[in-house]
Amino acid sequence: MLSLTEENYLKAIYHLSDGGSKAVLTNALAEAMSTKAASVTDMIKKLSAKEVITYEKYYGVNVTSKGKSEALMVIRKHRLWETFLVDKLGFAWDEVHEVAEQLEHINSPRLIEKLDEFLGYPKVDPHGDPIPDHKGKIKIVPQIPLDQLAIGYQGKIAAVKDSDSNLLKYLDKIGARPGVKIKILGKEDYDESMEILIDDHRVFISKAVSQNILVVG
Amino acid sequence: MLSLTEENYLKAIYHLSDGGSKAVLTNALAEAMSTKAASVTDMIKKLSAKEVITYEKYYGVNVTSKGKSEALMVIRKHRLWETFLVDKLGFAWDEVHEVAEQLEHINSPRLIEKLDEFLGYPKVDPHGDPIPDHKGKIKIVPQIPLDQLAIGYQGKIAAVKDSDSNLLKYLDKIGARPGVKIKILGKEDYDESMEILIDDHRVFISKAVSQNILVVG
DNA sequence: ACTATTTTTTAGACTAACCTAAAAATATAC
DNA sequence: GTATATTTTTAGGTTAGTCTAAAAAATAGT
Ligand SMILES: [Mn+2]
Ligand SMILES: [Mn+2]
Ligand SMILES: [Mn+2]
Ligand SMILES: [Mn+2]
Repeated sequence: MLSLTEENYLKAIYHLSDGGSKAVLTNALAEAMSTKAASVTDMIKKLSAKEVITYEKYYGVNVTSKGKSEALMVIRKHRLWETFLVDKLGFAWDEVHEVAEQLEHINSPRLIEKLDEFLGYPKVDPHGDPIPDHKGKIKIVPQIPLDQLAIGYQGKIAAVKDSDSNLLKYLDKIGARPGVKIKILGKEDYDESMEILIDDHRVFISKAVSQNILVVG
Repeated sequence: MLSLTEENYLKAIYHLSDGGSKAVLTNALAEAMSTKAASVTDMIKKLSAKEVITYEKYYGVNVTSKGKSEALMVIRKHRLWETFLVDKLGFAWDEVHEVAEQLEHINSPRLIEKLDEFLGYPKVDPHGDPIPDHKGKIKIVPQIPLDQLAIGYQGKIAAVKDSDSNLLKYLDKIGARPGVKIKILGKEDYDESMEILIDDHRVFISKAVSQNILVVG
């Protein structure tokens, strides 16, 4: 049994560790949780006592396999609720993250299975992020931020970062949605801004934007 | 801004005061909240500081008009979520109360308006309880517990008490649902058990059951 | 290798929500 | 109207989660 706060810490650790593949440092977690390092140290002791992370003093924390599956369940709930809000209630994709941050903590296995069924077992959420199944299994497709690719790249938008509402509104305006074709036409060395083709439509974007567009090769 | 715990206390006060029409005593509230009188005294000081109740030492609390509208919003959310769970997700009516106790604390005015629209602006929840509208207005139809009526009474089931899952399963089995015709055929003085007609179907029920069936005249 | 800087942990304190035990106020009984 | 019983409040303490300031460990610079 994790408290709401513990669930939020665990989820942040899971994301910062890239799905459990590397250690997370105290300050990085403090930054992500908008709190102080001292509070983080307190919390990681608790999470470590509950065996969802391992903790080596001064060297950061690692997620255990128990921790991974608990984090994935919270992520599953978050993404299913986002899908519900967009597909069924008509929310825009920039309006759902904050509400899903609350809904992801509702504790009812039956509710989440019924919701999944009601939504038709969606594979990705409105931002293109994969939804873990009821066993916590998640299809990881390697996603590359657009700013790391060169002129001539051609592919499809897989997902976009979902926590900044203004970014999402802008991406929506230029038509940058998951599944849409994309091509890099030009790249400026000085500021890494780009000229791209989105669904056969020319757009100039800064690095601040290209960083948040994730594509598949 | 009320905390989750404060919302639960306020809702309990609202119900115990019959919608704000009488004072609520400390012990009654402690009983309802499954807590101790000392904890209640602490909490009512906080609620009183937030001006959702008035508090006179040793004489109980009363809900203010601000408190009433806040309580009604929580009740609105509770009943809309119950309706969602039954109508859209296929829950049975005895399975929804506990989940709605969690969902009623999700804070997003837009969510609740969209949900109301999605459900087609329902007037009552699955148990027959009226759903306050977005302004907190609620249609109060005087409801009488069946055990308070005499032989010969004839009318319609308005609502049933919703927090006991076993009661609801039983009521469902005998066909006692909101909207169904009901008639009292006989009543035993000794234990106040009854023979009734539910939708032209004869059933014997104890007082424990008839207390929880609410009818309109 | 030693000092300076950065990172992390510890120490001590605060608030919300809860508890038990004791004191105070109110209600009841004769 | 005084004594007893009941109800409510106060006093003091606990846990979860947070904070600031100080101490300790690790890292970097020369
Ligand atoms: Mn999100
Ligand atoms: Mn998302
Ligand atoms: Mn209910
Ligand atoms: Mn109900």
